[in-house]
Amino acid sequence: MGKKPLDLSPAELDVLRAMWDIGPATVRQVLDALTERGKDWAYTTVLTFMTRMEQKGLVRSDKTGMAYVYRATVTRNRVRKDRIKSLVEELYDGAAGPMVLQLLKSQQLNRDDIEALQKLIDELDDKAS
Amino acid sequence: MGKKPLDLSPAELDVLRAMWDIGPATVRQVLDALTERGKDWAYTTVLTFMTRMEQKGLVRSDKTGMAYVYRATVTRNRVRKDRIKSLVEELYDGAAGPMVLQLLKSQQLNRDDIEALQKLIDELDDKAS
DNA sequence: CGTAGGCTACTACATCTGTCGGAGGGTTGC
DNA sequence: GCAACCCTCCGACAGATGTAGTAGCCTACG
Repeated sequence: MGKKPLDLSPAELDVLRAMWDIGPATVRQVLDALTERGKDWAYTTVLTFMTRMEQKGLVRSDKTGMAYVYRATVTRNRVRKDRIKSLVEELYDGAAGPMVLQLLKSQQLNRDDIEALQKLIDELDDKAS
Repeated sequence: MGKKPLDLSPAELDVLRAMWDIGPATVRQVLDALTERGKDWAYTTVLTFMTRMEQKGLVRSDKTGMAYVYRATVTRNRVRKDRIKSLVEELYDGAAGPMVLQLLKSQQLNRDDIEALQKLIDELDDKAS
């Protein structure tokens, strides 16, 4: 069951982030989305990433019209979990508790966050009883 | 006061982790520590990392005896914050709240963790009032 | 002293990553 | 039908990373 850890370079993550937002898209559409986000890449640069990412299985493509349409095969959530997991393992010796505490201290949460959190805590608390 | 983001490769992080545990050490001592942790590196490999890391300012060295003694110049906590920050920015659009929730859900916390958490929440709650 | 063993310096080299440029093939508007 | 585009393929190239080997210098032991 343990999916292998994702192999995602920083630039590839940028591409994925754009794709998660815009959905299935052609290279040009991804490029445009990236350009809007301040990345100043050449068309072929994005194309290269797409190709490499397809080899890695991070995206899938099918040619339905003029151009290939790419879609991400890994979800944002998958990447989130993956990153959190390595962070906890590598820097907190696998102990999530301390990490949560640090997160809470170093980042500012708004009232809603705190409420949601409180609710979740209560649930956890029940279950742990 | 925004320190620049750390430039730390995975292998360099492994080295740092060992160094945080054993404190100031020679290349050989670091190698030994790493070997114990399952890394099967050659002496010169570690030496290379040390040299590169010194250039990057991640460690500092001084020759006090036979061999150079290296010490980390970045703390574990610094790296933790750094990683958390990019994780929140890159995968949660800067919103720490949702990340905390996911962390809580996906990792299992023990009773003590929950208690500490509850306490912190209460404090935050007060402050936010 | 000479030799074995530890230390650093230098060099090397395959990969991976970030960035394209150009060639070659369809499409299309004039 | 041709110039202007868009698309994909292939190749390239520099810099970062992982991983060492080798050579030369010291030193400590026998």
